[in-house]
Parts: sequence; structure tokens; C-alpha cells
Amino acid sequence: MPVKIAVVAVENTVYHFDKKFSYLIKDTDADCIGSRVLVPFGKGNRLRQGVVFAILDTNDAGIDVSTLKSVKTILDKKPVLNAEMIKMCEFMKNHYFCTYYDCIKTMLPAGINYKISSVYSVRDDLNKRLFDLSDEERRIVKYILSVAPNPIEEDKILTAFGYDNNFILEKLCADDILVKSDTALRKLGDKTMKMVRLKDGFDALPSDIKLTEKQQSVFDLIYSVGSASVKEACYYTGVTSSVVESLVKKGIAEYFDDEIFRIPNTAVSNSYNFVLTDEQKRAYDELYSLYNDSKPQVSLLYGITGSGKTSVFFKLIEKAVSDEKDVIVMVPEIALTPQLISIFKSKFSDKVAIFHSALSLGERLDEYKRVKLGLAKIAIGTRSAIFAPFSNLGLIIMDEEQEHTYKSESNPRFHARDLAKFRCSYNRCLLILSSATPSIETFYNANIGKYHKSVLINRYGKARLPDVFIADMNLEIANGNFSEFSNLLLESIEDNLENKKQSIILLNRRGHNTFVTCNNCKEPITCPNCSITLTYHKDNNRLMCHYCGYSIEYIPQCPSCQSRSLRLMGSGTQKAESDISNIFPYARVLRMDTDSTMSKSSHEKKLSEFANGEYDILIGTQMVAKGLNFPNVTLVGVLNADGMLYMDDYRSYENTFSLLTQVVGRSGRGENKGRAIIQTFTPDNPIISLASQQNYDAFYKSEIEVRKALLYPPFVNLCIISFLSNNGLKAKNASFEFLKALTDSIKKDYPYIPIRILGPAPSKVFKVNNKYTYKLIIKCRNDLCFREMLSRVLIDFANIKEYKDVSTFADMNPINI
DNA sequence: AGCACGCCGACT
DNA sequence: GTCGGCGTGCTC
Repeated sequence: MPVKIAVVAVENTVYHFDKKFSYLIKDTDADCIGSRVLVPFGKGNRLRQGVVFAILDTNDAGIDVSTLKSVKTILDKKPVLNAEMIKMCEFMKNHYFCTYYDCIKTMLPAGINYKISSVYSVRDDLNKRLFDLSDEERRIVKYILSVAPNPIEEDKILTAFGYDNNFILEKLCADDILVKSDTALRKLGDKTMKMVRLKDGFDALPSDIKLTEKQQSVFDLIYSVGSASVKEACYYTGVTSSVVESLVKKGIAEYFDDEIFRIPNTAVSNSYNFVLTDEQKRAYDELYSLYNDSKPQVSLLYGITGSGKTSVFFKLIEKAVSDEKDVIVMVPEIALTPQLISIFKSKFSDKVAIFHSALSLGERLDEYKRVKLGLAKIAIGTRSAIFAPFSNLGLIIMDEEQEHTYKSESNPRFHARDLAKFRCSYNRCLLILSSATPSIETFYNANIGKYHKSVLINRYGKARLPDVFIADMNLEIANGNFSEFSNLLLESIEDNLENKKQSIILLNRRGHNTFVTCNNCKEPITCPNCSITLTYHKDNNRLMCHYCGYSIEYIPQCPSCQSRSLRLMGSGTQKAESDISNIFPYARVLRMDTDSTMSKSSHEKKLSEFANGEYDILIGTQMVAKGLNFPNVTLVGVLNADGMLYMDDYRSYENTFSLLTQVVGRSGRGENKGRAIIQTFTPDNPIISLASQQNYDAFYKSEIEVRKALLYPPFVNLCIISFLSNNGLKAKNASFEFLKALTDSIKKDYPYIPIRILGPAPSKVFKVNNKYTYKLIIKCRNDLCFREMLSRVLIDFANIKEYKDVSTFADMNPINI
């Protein structure tokens, strides 16, 4: 029979042996490029899933065909990956040092995945041998026969009989009673968020029911918040899910599924204005001519907050859709953009597909299919929307392109902007990067002519920039005000309360008090799993670790010297909330951070309640600073601008400038002029005054000089190699060994590669979750040559036995260095 | 990561 | 003389 060679990327490989494997395939099956297949793999020839990347003729493969195994099954009738996506896999593997299947899994919706598992069926001719079986074995055989001729999954049998291993099944196979085989099963059963609430009639605990201490703590939590996901209930009380389970068994609580995420249809959508101002029209015309260009183009749409960037790209999307082109719109965080989504839904209705993490597995698959079938023309979503399987892409938009949510922090560690550029060049279409405070890299690229640039300098309509005041907290203290709030801020809040206007207060710290120290031994209380101080949370009276989730009940006694004199230091959103409530007892205060926003849907609800005027003051972490549009907000207060400014990260100025500019821009979006008050101990820091003037250009000018002088992006790329181990010394040794391997390789094979190496050094937080991390920073040029060199070193290093248990990975331009 | 092969110790 | 411990190396 005539055969061809299928080049296959297989599942469950690790980086150092991930490559494309060749298998024989019938030439009648040669049209399966991009389809998933089952192939025998390894010495045991266990079946593994793979995706066919290419089909070759037997004579141009250049390998000994006689040694090849054959493709066992083709799983898809229609390919799941088209040519563009296969190319994108190659691109991602080369750029992000991950496996092919890491990429494939990221590109496809989880619901489409098959799971390979062992299944058992009973041999047809066994009747006579049944006598020899034990009772137990006979029950298993009966169980499997009950669904014959279908085989049963191994997991199902094991759980049905309560086994923790498959020895008895293996024995039955050895005795020729059962047959074991591998099958690809569609992953079923959506993993909806499992929620727990008290059963009706348990508002108060009847006195005849006794709970253990842990059960009581879970009860109290659910009682106080109404309902919580099981995960959150455990997180808050520091117990395992079995405690929740026992509450349910006792009939006190019950499980339910999280309500389906809905995009609220706020009234804003109808009043949205699509008539462009002259300035907006000019920007539109510029972008339109790029859109019509037959070459791929990237353009920065740069306009101050409230200048109507959305209107501009919305018009362009309308144009693209009328041209029968497909459009991807990426936003940093879907929950913070309900307004944008409602505009799209009201205008394009079911031509819009939404991609984000709060969708259930099934919903995500549905949206994916609607795109694939061409029913949806616009995909809106977070960074994963860049994988929307369009075939006629005409336009990609990245809103707030500087946001770090566009960078993935787990394998594959991609940046959506890079992939957007890839798709834009593949489809020869236009990519628009939109922002009021672009990333330094992007603005640099626009300035040197690599990107085009369209500028909006006027706020839209009657809205004007707010008046910004900088409150010097040193003066407040000198004047006897030791509170977290400057007098100016308190007066302004009071004014706003009287005038029925709303206020937003930003404090970039969760929790109540940020750390606890002992007055006697001066030791701060730290997490046992991480090298970081615990944060006091008043809501549950616990000390919590924001890194690993560890939590213990707060007992006012020092764990190291037993002294009872502890001091709560620093303040977070919880404390700010209670302080504000004490000062203004009649104000309706809403707090928004990852603690109070227990589930995604309540997040939505709270924002729309705030928009409806049900609250006077919104206090929160940076999530209150982004993208929201509340016309009635005329005051913004920033409590500790310093906290974010002096982090030892080369991007802390950039991030602070962006955050301050954005939060200041929340004020005065309606008819009334707004004001913003920034509290700081370093009022002379130029970043704060530049942000208060919304002067991005001046900020950029000073920042780019620093980057150039100190050799930071965009003048170099930062490639970080991390070494993670249970053993701190081992992580350290591995990092130094790697450094040696790297320098040797460069000396020997790549003498012309320009790089500078910093470190290795322990990571900023050395211990997280009992794992120790060392990091090596490589300042490099992110070109083919460097990536090839690094890839080789990584692969060779993975083969050193000594460091087998040190997990080593590379991250190009990560968020956290 | 699995999984088979292979080379040493405790046992019938 | 054999069973099985897990160290080692490969995966088309």
C-alpha cells in the first residue's frame, strides 16, 4: 500500500525532547494536516495524542523509513488547526521555549480536548473461566458487562469499587479475562465553579447541632457572605474541602453551580455617540488608509483619557465588518469592560463572540465554533482572543496595550502583542495598539517609525481634565494629622457627599494591616511557606499570605517570643474602608479588590450598582482605576502613590505613571469638572507631577533616557531564566551551573552574540510555597541566533541528572523580574 | 514525564 | 539460582 510520512507533534513531552516525530500514514489519509491523531509512542507503544504538522513523501523525509511506526487513528474529520495556526505554533515554540503541545492547548478551547485513557472490556469467550474467579473479580466483570459492548474507563471502575490502584484489573488482563486498550475520550462535564451556601432555615445554627472548630469557621464565613465558592471558603478559613463536605453531609450547607456569567446591558450603550469630532475623523482616516494597505501595518492610537479612542476604532470595525472581514478586539480584563461589550453587542448582536476565563467549558467551545464556522465576525476578549480561529482577518485591536495582562505568566509565556503582530503580518492586515499611556517599547517603536502613530489630544465633548492636587503627607504629619487621609481629601469627600457626587479612592494594597510586628522582639510575622510577611485581614480576623494562600487565625501573641505586645502596621483597602466609614458614617462605601469580590459575577453587579448611584464612595486596588466610565464621579483620591513608585523593578515608574494617569482620568468624565488628589511623601518626584498633568510625552522623554543609559528595554530584551527547587542550595547551584554552561556555549559556538548577564541571584521573594527560586537575567537581542543558542543550553542542561528536580525555564521580557 | 532495560542485594 | 530494588537513557 502506498504510504506517506506524517510529521506529528505529540502530547505530554517536555521541552528537552519535544520535537516533531515521523510516522507512516496511508496516502489516502494524507489530507489530515492539522488534525489530531493517535500514535504509538515510546517503548511501551502507549497511544498518545498528536497533531499532524505536515505530510511528506517517503523519499524526501531523509530518514530510514523502515524504522517508523504508523499512525493509529485519525481523530478529527476536519482539521482543528489551519496553516496559520500551525505556523503560529512554530513561532511560539521558537520564541517562548515551550513544547508544541503547550501551544496547541493554549490555542484550542479546553472543551475540544480529548483525554487519552485506558478502558477495559470483557473477552467474548470467557463464560467457562468465570468459575475460577473470586467473588470480587466476578463483580468487576459483571460491572463491565453491564454496559457491554462499550468498554469502561479505568477511572470509573476504580472509583466505583474504591480502589487506589489498578492491580486487580491488570491481573484480570493477564488471566485473559479483560482486554485493556487506550482510547481518546471527549472531555465531558463542564467544570463550573462549585459554590456552597447554607440550606434554607440555617440562618442561625440550631443548638442541638455541634460543629467542630473548623466546621464552625466555614459556617461563619458562609453565614457572613451568603455564598462562596468551595475554593474561596477553604482559602478564607484555611481548611480543606473535606470540612465543607462534612457541613454538606450534615445537611447544613448545600452545593450549587455558579450562576452563568452575563454581560449586563447597561443603559450606556444607547447613549453612546458615534459621530466623530474633526480630530477623531482625522485619526480614523489615517487608520483607514493603513487598513486598506495591502501590506501588514501596526499603528499606535495614542490619545489622552476620555478622548474617544473607542469611537475611532469602533468606526473602523464597522467598516471592516461591512467588508466581510474578521476582527479581533482585545481588552486587558473582560470584567472591567462591560460597557464596551454592551456597545458591541447592541451594534453587532450575534456577530460578536466573547472569549474570557469566566465562560464555562461548553460556552467557550460554542463561541469558538461560531468563529470557526464564520457565524461570528468579531471576537472580543482577553489575551486568549488572539487565538480566535478566523480565516479572513482584517483588523486586530489591542485596547490599553501597555497592560501586563497581555503577557502570559505560565507556559507558553507569550505576549499577545507579539502574536497579534504575527497574525497581522500573516494576514497582511492592520493592528491597532490603543492607549493613553503606551508602553515605553511601543512608543519608542512608533517614534522610530516602526509603527504608525495617530494622536488624539482633546477630551471628548464637555469633559475636561480634572484639577489635580498633590497632598504632601509630610506636611500633614507636621500639622498633627497622623491619619491615612489628608485634610484636603477629607474635605473633598465631604463636599462630594453633600453634592451627591461620587468618589473613587485608590489604594494599591489588599487586606487590613499589611504586616504585624512584635514590639518586644521586633520580628514581623512571616509566612511559614514563603519569605514574606503575612497580611492581617479584619474580615475574617486572620493573617494571610498573598503569595501562597496560607492563613491562620490572628492571635495577638508573638509566635517567636510569646510577647502579647503586637503592633499592626501599614494599611490596606480593608482598613481604608473601615476608616472612611467611621469618618463618614452616612456614606455608602463599596470596596473592590480580589478579597471582597468573591465571584466574578458579584464584581459585575457591584460595578453596575455603583454606576446606578447606590454607593457614594468606591475604594479599591488598581481594578478601580481602569477603563470604567462613571459620569457622576468628580473626585479621585490616591492614598499611597509612593508604594508603587519605589518597587525595585525597572518598570515601576512606567506602571505608576500609567496607573496614576488612568485613575486621574476617571474623574470628571461627565458635565462637571472633576478633581483628583494624590497623596505622597515624595511630592517632588517628577513622575507624580507629570502624571497629574497627564503629560505622557514629557514622561516618555525622561524615561527613555534612563532606559538607554542603563540599557533596559526597548534597547535590549530581558530574558529571565528561573531555577525552582524545594531546596534553596540546589536552586542556587543549578543557576551557577547554568551560567557556566551558557558562557561556555557562547565562547565556543556563538562568540558574536552580544549579551550581558546579571546574576544569578535569589528571586525577590526567595521562598514561595516552600519552593526556592534563583534567577538569571540575560540582556540580549531577541533574535534567531540568541534563541537557538539558549534553546540548546536549556536542552543540554535538562539532561544533567543532578538538576533533574530543579525546574528551569526561560521567560522573554516577563512582567516580574 | 513515563517506561523498559539492566545491574546489584535478599531470598527460596 | 531468582525476584525485584531503582539508576539510566530513550522517546519517530
